[in-house]
Amino acid sequence: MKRTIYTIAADLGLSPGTISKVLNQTGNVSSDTRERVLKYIKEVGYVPVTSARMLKSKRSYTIGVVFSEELHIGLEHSFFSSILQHFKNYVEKEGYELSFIVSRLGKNKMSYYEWCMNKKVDGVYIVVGDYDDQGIYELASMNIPVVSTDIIIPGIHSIISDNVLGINISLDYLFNEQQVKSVGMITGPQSSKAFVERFQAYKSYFRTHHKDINDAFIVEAESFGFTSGYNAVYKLLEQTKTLPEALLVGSDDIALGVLKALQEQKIRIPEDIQIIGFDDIAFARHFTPSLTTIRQDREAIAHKAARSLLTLINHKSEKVEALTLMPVTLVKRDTTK
Amino acid sequence: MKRTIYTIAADLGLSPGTISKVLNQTGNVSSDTRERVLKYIKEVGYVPVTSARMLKSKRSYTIGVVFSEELHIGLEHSFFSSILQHFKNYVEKEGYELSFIVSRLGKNKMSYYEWCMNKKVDGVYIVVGDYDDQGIYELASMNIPVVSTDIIIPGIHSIISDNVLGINISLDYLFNEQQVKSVGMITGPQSSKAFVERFQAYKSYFRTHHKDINDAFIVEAESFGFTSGYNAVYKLLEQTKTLPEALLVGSDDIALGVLKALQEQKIRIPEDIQIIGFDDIAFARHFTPSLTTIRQDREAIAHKAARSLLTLINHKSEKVEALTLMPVTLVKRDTTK
DNA sequence: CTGTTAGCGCATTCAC
DNA sequence: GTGAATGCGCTAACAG
Repeated sequence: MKRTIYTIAADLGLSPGTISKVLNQTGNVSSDTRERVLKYIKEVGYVPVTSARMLKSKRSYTIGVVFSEELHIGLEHSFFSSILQHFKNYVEKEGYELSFIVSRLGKNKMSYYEWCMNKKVDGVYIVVGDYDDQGIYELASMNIPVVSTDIIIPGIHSIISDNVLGINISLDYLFNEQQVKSVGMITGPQSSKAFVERFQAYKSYFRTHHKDINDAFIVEAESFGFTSGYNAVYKLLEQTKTLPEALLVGSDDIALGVLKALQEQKIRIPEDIQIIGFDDIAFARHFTPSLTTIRQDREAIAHKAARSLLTLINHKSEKVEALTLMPVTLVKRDTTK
Repeated sequence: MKRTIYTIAADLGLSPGTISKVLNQTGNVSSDTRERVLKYIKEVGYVPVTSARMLKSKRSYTIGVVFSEELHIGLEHSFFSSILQHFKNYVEKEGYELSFIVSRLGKNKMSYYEWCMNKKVDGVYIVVGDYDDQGIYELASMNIPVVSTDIIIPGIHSIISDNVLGINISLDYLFNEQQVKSVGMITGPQSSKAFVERFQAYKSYFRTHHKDINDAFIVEAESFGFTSGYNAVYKLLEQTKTLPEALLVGSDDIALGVLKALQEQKIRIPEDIQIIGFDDIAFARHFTPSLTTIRQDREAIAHKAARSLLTLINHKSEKVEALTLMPVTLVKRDTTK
């Protein structure tokens, strides 16, 4: 049977308005009737129709998700999927659903902002964004709660791992504990902010510690994946005859490709060269040799993002710090001594 | 500026009903005014508010997605995420959005069916389902279009890879081309239909070809992941002193764990033992040695599922074949000779 | 504390 | 081929 607040109001001898009130925990209802309504609702399994509620209240209990596909990073990308999954779990507990923001739907195109208006999303979560994507800036300038975990945009609260800390930990470990003399770096494409930060941190560490940077020990991978790491090694080999004693790699995905190429060249890890990655993806542990890496706490990032966004949604006025740096840790495995 | 069909009707000196008609391609409108409306709409970037449309029309242009979390298979699982991504791309082109079906949202619980009613989804796509999940059977029995790509439920159109074919191809290759004498199997947990099918196919191949099955060569992995494959090898080693010449593994995730354990035991691949996996996940190619495996065409599966579901949605009466078997292929790499 | 009422923005009869 | 009226199910403001 089809139920509306009218039918259940009739069944209980109440008025629809009262039912609405207990549903929304607004207005005054005697705890007596509230109990009665709640009990009956549970009994018959009534759930309010979302669209009607949205139409009236301007709220949708839905969070729009930007998961950029420009970069060809789809849901397959385990790092971001994992963050999204944790985020989803968290907000669902608070009664929010997720909806992917798309700019083309069938025939009509619309901006992110238009989409948000039409779906009446309560907030937006940018999981993976593209700096060239104008839609994001437009979003940031409108009065709608937004958080991001990948890119930093003025006006948007971002939660990102402390890249500088990660690089510093790695370098300290290599230079001080391992007494390594030289450390090169294979960075990811500098179109991505995270890779830029990590590379900058690497350079400024050398500067601060009065060490010389050997440009021959530095390679920028052409892309994000395994293959680009693999190729980067051959580029490195062209640049220098003698390898550095250790190598920092911009991401685990790339690092695993690096390992493969190194093994192919019969270069022993960690004896001849030590490797430290970044991210701690699932496979980092499984690869042979298992990868020493900087671990990003995906769950902590996702939950922090969720909490911040919900705060913004519920107290629009309240300022949430514009940038939250999440701590990272060094996970020592077999690619370092 | 806020636009509704009323404002644009006023702007054009028409009535809201007319606007609605051209938007929905229903009723009679002179091609002249239709053009005019369409042009103006594009110009000002108007898009109808979803919730209002849903409320009245009973359609949402939304597809509910069941992505079971009971099995702890989240979005991180690359195989299913990949299928979902392809599915998403396809249906978005046709103007549909995705929405995850959840059974608990904040405080209130609801069945899949209730959720579908409230969101007024046009159809449901079961990416990963659990046979113990009663909600799925309820869905199947209701009059709502459903397709699945993981499990087979009476009344639901399923698109799945031809597991039997995959196993037969593998075994033919091993026995005939490689002239192998014995083939063992490490299967996945038999709670999953796909693993059951693959294991059954293995057994019936032996039966049909009058070969004896050596039970000592068979191990059921305890779970879906890398680690369970790793452990399975040690279980196998306990069961038999002499290994089979080849091993079929229920999935690539498990197979990679198998490789790791084998390498650890200094068992040479493919010299001492050949391995064939199933799925062809991204890492199968990257692992050392790269994994020979049965490739499932994820994109083809997703697109077929999308097409079938859209057909069901648009022609509810039309019967779509209840089960579609998708072809698989053997990808030869370094774990076979 | 509870009931009544007026829209929210659109789709769908009907008349015209 | 076009336009006015009605209602989808709910919320919010107000009246009782």
